[in-house]
Amino acid sequence: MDSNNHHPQNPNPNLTCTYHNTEFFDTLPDFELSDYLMLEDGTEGDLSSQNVTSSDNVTGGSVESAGATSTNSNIKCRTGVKRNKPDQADFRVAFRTKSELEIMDDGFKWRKYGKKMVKNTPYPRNYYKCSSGGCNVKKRVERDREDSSYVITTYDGVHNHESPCVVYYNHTPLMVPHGWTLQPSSSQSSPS
DNA sequence: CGCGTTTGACCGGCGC
DNA sequence: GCGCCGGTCAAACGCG
Repeated sequence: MDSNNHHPQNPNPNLTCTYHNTEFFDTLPDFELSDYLMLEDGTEGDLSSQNVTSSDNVTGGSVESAGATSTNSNIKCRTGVKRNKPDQADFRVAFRTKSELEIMDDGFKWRKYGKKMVKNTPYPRNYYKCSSGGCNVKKRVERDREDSSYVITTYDGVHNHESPCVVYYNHTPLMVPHGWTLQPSSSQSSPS
């Protein structure tokens, strides 16, 4: 990887991301993130306008994601819970990020295990696994076919370990092992 | 030499 | 039942 240059400080004073557990998502019983990310005809085009829970707050907060050296990355966070098979993680979160780079280093170490061309999308989808032993968190990275300047990163599962390099947003660890809740700051950093 | 990436093959789920 | 498609595996390869 070429993007292990982590940012020790808060890379984005305009964005507060606080992660708790999935209780947050229980308030969104009908919100299936995967549905939103499913690039279906006539729906994916509304991605930006349908960013119901967080986009209004998050969008506009330019973020230089850890490792992503893009100087103008506008991140749009889509969060939700996906009920999977019992033996699978029941947690899924996705970010739609405006970036030229597909590599979104979030502080964890990922190993690429697959690449696939998906239907109706001119761009390949890349599959990554957390390379930490015992951690079976996966993520998919693909370009938004509607706007190739956006990268959609989907995380499956929850890390069972601390990040090798915890990224802090407003004094709050970006990655917490037991689930995330997104609390974007709409205007400025407002430490509690 | 070890680790990560690449890539074609394989498998399972789902829709018709 | 069959075919399509998304997801995963694993061997080969490349790089540090």
